[in-house]
Amino acid sequence: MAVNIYDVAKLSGVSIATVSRVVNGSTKVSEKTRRKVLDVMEQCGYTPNVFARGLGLDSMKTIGILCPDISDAFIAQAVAFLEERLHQYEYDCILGCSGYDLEAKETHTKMLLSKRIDALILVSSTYAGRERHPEDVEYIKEAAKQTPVFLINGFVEGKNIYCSFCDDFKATYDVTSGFIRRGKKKILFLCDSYSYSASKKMAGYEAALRDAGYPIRGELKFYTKNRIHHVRDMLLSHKNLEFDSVVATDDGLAIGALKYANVKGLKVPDDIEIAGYNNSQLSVGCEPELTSVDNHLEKMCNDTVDYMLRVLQGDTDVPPQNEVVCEIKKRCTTDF
Amino acid sequence: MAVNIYDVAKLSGVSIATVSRVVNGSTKVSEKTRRKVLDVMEQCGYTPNVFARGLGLDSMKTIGILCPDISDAFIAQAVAFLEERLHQYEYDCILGCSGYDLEAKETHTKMLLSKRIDALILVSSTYAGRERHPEDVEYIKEAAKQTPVFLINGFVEGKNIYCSFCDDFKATYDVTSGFIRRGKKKILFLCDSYSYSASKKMAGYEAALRDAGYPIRGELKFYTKNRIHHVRDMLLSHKNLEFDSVVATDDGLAIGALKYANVKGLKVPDDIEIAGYNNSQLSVGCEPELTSVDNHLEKMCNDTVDYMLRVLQGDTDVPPQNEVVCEIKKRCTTDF
DNA sequence: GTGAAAGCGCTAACAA
DNA sequence: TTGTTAGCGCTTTCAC
Repeated sequence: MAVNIYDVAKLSGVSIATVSRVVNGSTKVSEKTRRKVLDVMEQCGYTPNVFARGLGLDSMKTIGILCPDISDAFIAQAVAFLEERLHQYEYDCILGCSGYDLEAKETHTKMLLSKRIDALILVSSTYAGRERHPEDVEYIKEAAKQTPVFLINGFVEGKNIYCSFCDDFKATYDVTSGFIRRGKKKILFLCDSYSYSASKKMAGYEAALRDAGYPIRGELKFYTKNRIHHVRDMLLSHKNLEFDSVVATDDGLAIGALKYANVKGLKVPDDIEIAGYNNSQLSVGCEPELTSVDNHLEKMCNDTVDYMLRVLQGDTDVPPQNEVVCEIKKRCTTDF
Repeated sequence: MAVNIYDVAKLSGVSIATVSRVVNGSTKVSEKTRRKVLDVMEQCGYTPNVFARGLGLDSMKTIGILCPDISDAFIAQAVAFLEERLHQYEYDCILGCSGYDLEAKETHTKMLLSKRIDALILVSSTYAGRERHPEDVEYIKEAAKQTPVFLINGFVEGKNIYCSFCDDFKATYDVTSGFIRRGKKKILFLCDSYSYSASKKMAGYEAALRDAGYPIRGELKFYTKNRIHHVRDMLLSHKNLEFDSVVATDDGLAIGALKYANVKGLKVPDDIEIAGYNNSQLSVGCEPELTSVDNHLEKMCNDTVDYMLRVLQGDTDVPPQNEVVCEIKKRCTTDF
């Protein structure tokens, strides 16, 4: 069996209290004793038992990260940023992938909480639930009673809940307004969920139309699965559908529209202009490369970790909301 | 503070041992007592303290997953498969992202081990180290003394180490042979690492050339960073380089070559044929869509979890190596 | 500056 | 079927 604190104490000729002090960097240890203990620890490769320590401190320096699907490029990128930062501060990450259904979100959250995580980070606006459906986020408020909860790219109001999100409304408003300015008349809106962020994007799209005196036409708003070929085929199947530009809430959807344009023989951006979202490799892997909204995910993630550290240190002045600005990466437009 | 086993025992009018039995589903409890205890637990929202349990059992049902970079599509997909399966068996995942440098791999591994994980899963062939550099994998063998180690898409020989990988040699051999059969003369090889799997891919490429009586030309083998524009620019910068087909070890590299072809005005696949690897969304998002090797990642992951469960149950007959066959997804070739 | 000892909440061996 | 009790390895208070 592994060597424990008693072994080290015995070999060093001190008590376990002193060993504990050395391990935890207490100043109340003479330099000589500290050296001796450190030596012994080195010698026998002592590693403190995290379970025992957890029992005493009620913490294992572990953060729960819950996401719907880690194979999603945007989410994976977020988790990468989070893990890097958390690791710097010696926190470990327990990762859960819940999918998009409420029940699974709830059970995953429970499972993470049962591990006595120090904080819970929810990645993706899907956790913000649907508008006017408070029951969608009940489990989050419940979780927040036990541990601070941090939401990335979403907003839930509540005690001990902290949210970082980006200005999706403005980004989509700007993209849509750009289309209008360039003379586009029939602007398609493509989205793949009814999440908090999708709502903001749609609101931005509609506001731009409204401000330009355009009608908001329901048949130009599509909800569809985020799979390239699926989007293409869905668009092709609507024979009478006409549009001269596309505002997509994800690059995958935009690529689907691009595929549609290819099949129809439409030139991008002259015949049809397409904008994506999330600024992923996909928007750069196609031809022509697509304009895409960069929502500064890294900043959202870093801010979140910073806030988390402050909350865990007892700081009571941490802002419950944090908005990051988006940036439109222009790659393909008729504008000059 | 939270309610503990003593509270439940008191409220139920039984001993903590009985409560423990109920919690752990022991059969040696009368139906009446069990009901009573369950009721009380429900009533006061009792959750066993995992740290205390961990201390006693020396396990928290937690699996360490280490990967170089979760924002890599292939790796993220692997982690998604792993997490799903592990969650089914009520294991939690601690995720670490180590990057590609040896030292960081070592410290990350140590950190995971210090959490007393039940098993360690290494995702990516980068952990298999370089050929003829046993020091690259010393820390893995060391880790395997403490906990079973599972490697995905790589191979390391050693006690308590179990590896799943795919037949990269054959896949690349077949892709290359296809090019040769279709009359390609100058086949470029593009890779982004010196990993175990990259070696196998290069070996397959070279074997195909050799078997066809072609020379193996060093100037046709490129090691480059896996960024689309970087690959394109790198290829463009080699003014005198000539090639009529590309074998890439990742879709990102293949897309880079595709961008190069676009700039040069070369038609794909007629003027130049390009094959990618990993069958990602990238290979489908471009135009034309690229042929790509599907290495059946899901099977590798599922097999790994199955083996892990068996090892943890004390099964001594678990195969130390597991090879999965690859499949070439033909999307773009002059072949008929 | 150091040590003794009381928990932390649970599991499991042993008694009853 | 149920209860008693001795750990599991560490942190921390209180003496010295």
